[in-house]
Amino acid sequence: MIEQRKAHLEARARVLKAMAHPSRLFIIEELEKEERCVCDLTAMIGADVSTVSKHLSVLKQAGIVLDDKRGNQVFYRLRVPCILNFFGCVESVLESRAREQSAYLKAVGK
Amino acid sequence: MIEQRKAHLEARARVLKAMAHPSRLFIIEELEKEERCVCDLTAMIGADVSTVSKHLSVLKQAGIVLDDKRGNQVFYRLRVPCILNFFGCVESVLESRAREQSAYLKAVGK
DNA sequence: TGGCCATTTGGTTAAAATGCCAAATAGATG
DNA sequence: CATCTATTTGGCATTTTAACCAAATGGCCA
Repeated sequence: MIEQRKAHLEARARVLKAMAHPSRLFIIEELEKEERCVCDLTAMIGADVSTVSKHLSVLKQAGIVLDDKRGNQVFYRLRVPCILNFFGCVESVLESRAREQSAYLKAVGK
Repeated sequence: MIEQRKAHLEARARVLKAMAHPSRLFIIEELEKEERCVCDLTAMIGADVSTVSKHLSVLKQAGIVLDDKRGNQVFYRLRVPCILNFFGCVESVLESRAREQSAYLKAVGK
């Protein structure tokens, strides 16, 4: 594999890896609507604050979100606005599998 | 977090996680062009066959690829054809960071 | 300043991912 | 049938992730 291509694939993989967690996807979806402080997100997710803070740190590290400290709160927002669109294909994968499974169930008469 | 939404986020996360590895992204890109046997992919990636086989198994498990045994070879192809399109946003994230970093370098006179 | 609030960081533990080797499996072929 | 090739599976060592608790940090306000 060519070195430059490898580097590019690694960069992409890092972004995907950062997104590949239910809580982090939740955060991304919420930030699509509006910016949020850590406390809001923590309440919505229902995990320890430190856990949520670390998820946010992963997203920030990957360049997916930006943070903005105001008073004693920190507000997060998406760096790039296209994430919803981004999921078209993930959904296609899920739907494709769902269709196949329901066809199977039908075939075995369930 | 609502139970149904949680399940949906978990399903999405599983797909993303399956994609979030350089070798698996490489496989996806190659399969976009044409189907490939394990031996081809192994040669291109340059890892142990068993390693590549396990990567393929991850992608299959996630519903991203399909396999087809012909003779003593197994050919893999994408289950869903939209992956290239899927990367528009990942690229946006990468470009956004790149722009920011180069602006920084410029600012400090490098 | 002292204390409160929001957030981050460090530490620990458990679980999952990665990669290789070796062995098992399945098909093709002499 | 013996054997070769392609692929998968099992086992193992190492690394990475994830979650919580506890402690540290930073800003606000009495």
